[in-house]
Amino acid sequence: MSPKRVDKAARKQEILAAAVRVFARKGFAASRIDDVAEEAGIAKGSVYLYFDSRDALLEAAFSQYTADADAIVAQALNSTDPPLERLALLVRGTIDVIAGAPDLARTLLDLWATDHMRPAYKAYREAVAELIAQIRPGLGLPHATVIVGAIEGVVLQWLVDPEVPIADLAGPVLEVVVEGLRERA
Amino acid sequence: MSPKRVDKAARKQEILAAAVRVFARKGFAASRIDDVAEEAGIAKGSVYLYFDSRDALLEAAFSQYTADADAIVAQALNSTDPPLERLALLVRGTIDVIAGAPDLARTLLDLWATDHMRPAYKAYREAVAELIAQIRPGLGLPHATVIVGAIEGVVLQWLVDPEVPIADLAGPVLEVVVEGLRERA
Amino acid sequence: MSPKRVDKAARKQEILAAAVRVFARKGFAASRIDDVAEEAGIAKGSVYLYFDSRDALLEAAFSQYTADADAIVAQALNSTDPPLERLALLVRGTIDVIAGAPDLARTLLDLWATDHMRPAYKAYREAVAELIAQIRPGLGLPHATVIVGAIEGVVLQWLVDPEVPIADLAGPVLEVVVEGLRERA
Amino acid sequence: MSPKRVDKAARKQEILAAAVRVFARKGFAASRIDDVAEEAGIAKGSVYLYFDSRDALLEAAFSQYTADADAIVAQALNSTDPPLERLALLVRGTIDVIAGAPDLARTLLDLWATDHMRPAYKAYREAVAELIAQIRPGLGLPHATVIVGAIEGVVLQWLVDPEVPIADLAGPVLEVVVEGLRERA
DNA sequence: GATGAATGAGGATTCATTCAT
DNA sequence: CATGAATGAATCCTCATTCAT
Repeated sequence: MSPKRVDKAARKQEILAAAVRVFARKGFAASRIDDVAEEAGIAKGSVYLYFDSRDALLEAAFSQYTADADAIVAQALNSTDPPLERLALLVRGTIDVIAGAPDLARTLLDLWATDHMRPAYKAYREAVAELIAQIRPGLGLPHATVIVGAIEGVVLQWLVDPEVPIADLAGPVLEVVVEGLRERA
Repeated sequence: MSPKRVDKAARKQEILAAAVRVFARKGFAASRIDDVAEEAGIAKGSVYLYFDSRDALLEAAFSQYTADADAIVAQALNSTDPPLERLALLVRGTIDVIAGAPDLARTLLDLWATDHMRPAYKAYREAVAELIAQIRPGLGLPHATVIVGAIEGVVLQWLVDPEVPIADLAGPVLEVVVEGLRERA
Repeated sequence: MSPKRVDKAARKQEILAAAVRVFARKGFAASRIDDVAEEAGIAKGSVYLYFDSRDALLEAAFSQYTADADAIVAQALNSTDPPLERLALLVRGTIDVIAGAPDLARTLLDLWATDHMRPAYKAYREAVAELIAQIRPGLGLPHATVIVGAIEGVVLQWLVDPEVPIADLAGPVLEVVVEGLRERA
Repeated sequence: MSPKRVDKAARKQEILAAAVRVFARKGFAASRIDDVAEEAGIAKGSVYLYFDSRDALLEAAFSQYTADADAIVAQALNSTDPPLERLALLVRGTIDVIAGAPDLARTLLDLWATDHMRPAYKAYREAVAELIAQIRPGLGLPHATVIVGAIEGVVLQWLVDPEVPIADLAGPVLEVVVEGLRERA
């Protein structure tokens, strides 16, 4: 009858955060429910009070990631700043978000192996294509793919090698990309 | 002395190729030794006559991949062409190799989650840094990271979404990158 | 001293009734404490305030069943009616009780798999044997087993297939059995 | 390359027989795959080389049981003997088969709780109804249900209490049933 | 060499029971 | 009394690896 002390949603977040830490450390394939439970400081069975299955945990981690990423794209897309400004916003935003949540970013390695990112990247490319078309006619999806590639490729290298200074790379990405797209004489 | 029906090395290659096809289809985590054996048309136990373990198969797939990739880097690095030429060679070569072996490329998704690519990408970046330093002083590792990122990021998008026209993207990558690095007024 | 809102014993009965409904629906093996609690409209933990364990619930359901059944046998046994009359009473009584409590009857399927019915059936047979010995010398336990079998076998068929019209079968059972035991010329 | 020594089908039968023994001893619900494996003298995992799941094992046991039972019914049904003769055949056949395979019979307790016996008993009743209709007009499904009930009810009692002399009860069943169906003056 | 049956450790999931609130 | 979150033992099933033939 007494109101339960634990906030279900909060506890679910705790477990998810623990799971993300574990996934970041060992990758999803090597992560055991036991590991997640231990990281969260609870019993194995308790994980199942909040998530239906091991896969559901990965799904949730993915959702969290893509929600963040989508927000960045939406923000840049909906801004009224000039195109180059918005491109910069997109690049910096994406890299900042990723660099700011390294554990979550690490799940990207598993996320890429699923179908989850396909629509996200597609939307990402299309948004960028729309942006750069305003910079110079003739720019479109191919160049958008290169830009998205530069961003994600830099992230990829950082995931592969933590010594890559991800936080410092938004600038160089923009330099190359902005110059690369500049109106030719 | 009469050679056995099959050549050991050739049989090993067949199995590895079969494994790569399976890995490409389902990812390494979901690939069973049984699947590989069936794909290779041999019995499960026979796989162990050629590979010590399931992981050894992945290792071998990785080695095959990195050997190809290293050759490209080495070739571009050792060429006597002018720097921009060599950069173009690097970009086109990498993309061509990857696009030409989609199954092998798909193992990249698993390869990235290991430590295997760390030294490869490091060497790659350094080679590119050396190249671009010859194009314009002031260009170095950060910009090299962006260039490698653009290449690998384009590949990544293709792995995530096969509709991305990887084969057509060497051009756009070069356009952006070459312009992006051009001497500023 | 003021009686609590609910009467302990009444609440226990409610839970038991809920349990019997659940057992009837899914069988004991597939019935979860959660199911029983939900059916009873209480929390899972509360079941344990009234029953020591899951098995205790089954025990209680069994006791309820056998109590009813025993009463029938005792009644027929203690009656002063002529033997054939009492036999009819037994047959009709048993079938009526069972047909009147289908959910409880369904627990028979689980009850049979335990040792609980052994003494009950033994007593049942012996009572019937005593009855029929008064009808005709030479009749005894074997024929009693057949009679009990006919009754329980009809019930069994109804449990297996609800379309079997259990309520209409006391008559046919008696016809066969009474004729079957009749004094031969 | 050498032909395997083990006969897959034979091994499957061994495991099934072991499973049936275990089921007979503890009932299906309480039977573990480990128990079956141990009874069969093999490793747990090996059970899965021959049966897809624990349930498949029960299915197989059921099939074996119903196949035997169906054969009896078919035999009695297809015989050209006079009706009473065929009824006797049915009763004796059923009881002999069951008494001859006590372990398998014990699975009846679990079988009844499934839907598997519904069509079998229905067919059984209809076959008997057809038979007895030839004995005396007016006899039909209700009396057939009683007869099948007597047979199965006798078996039930034996399953509940092994001291019930099942093998000796075909006679009494027939006596009661045959007399019970006799033409009335 | 080749086979594929056998093994058994490993890990996901379930659920009866407990107990702090 | 009632609750329902937490527990962790129990058990199914998978599959890499071994090895007798």
